[in-house]
Amino acid sequence: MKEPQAVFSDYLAKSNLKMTPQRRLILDVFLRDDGHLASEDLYNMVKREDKSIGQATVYRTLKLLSESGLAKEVHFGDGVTRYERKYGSKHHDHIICEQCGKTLEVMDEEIEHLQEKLAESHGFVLTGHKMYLYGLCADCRKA
Amino acid sequence: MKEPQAVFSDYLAKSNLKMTPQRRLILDVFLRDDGHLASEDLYNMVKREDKSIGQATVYRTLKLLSESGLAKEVHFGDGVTRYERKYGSKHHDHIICEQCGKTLEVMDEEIEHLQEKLAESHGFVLTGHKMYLYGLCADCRKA
DNA sequence: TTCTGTGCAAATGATTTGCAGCCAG
DNA sequence: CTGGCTGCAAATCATTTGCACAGAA
Repeated sequence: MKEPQAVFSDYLAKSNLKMTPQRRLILDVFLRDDGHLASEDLYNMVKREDKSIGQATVYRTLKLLSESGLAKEVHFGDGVTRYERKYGSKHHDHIICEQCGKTLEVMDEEIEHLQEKLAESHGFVLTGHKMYLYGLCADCRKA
Repeated sequence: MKEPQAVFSDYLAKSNLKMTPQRRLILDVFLRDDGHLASEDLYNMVKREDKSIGQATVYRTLKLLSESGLAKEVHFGDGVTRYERKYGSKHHDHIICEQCGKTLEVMDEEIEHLQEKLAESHGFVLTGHKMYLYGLCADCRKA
């Protein structure tokens, strides 16, 4: 798999943006951590290695990391946006039309994340899951 | 099932809080709506029937409705907290320990809600679902 | 050189809180 | 009566934005 740094560089180039020491540092520090970091957490960590960095830069860079696919926004319920590392996953679940049997592959990062939290709250460490959604597709509802 | 108004009264009494015309009105207007209301939305709706109501009161009352079990907080990704009606549902899913086979019944309102959103985003109307979480329970991880 | 990036501080937007008077129990 | 409410405005908190200068490409 391509290096995260390369992914980021590519994304920046593709978007006519520039690689800077600040962005490089923020990415490195971000990658070092597992779990979910609030922008401010990351800001504090980064500041240890570069006193001059600005809080706004961390906010701006996290948004870029999200867009580049390297980070994923996570929203708990406090007003704080957190970010976690995102890997090139190909996992998906299914939604099935009860009428015509049509099946779609679907995937929702937030559900995945909440499943983990749910398991956690019951003392489990989640290793996998199956989820099937049943419903009526647009076509069958028209008919 | 007990009337929502009664549920709220009971909750207030139990918590040494008082029923007031404002709270009654906010609850009534809230119950009238399906979907997810931001505090400000509800504030605007309520204000039509009581010009003198304060925004803070709506915030405070929505929190109480949440605590009383009548409303459920919903967090999308914009910085706004929304609320939806909550019903006494008995539906649940399962989490299974891959090691010892122990099974727990679990339930997460937010997952349920997101499943609906996910189905919706694919043009489906959700009629049901099955979800199985697999993991390791606390005991088996210790062993 | 030419934009884009950065730090800073001010601005925003949602939600909370302090306060003085009001009112349900 | 009395302690919980209410509306209002000021205060918070996370995040965004304007700006002048700095530095990648």
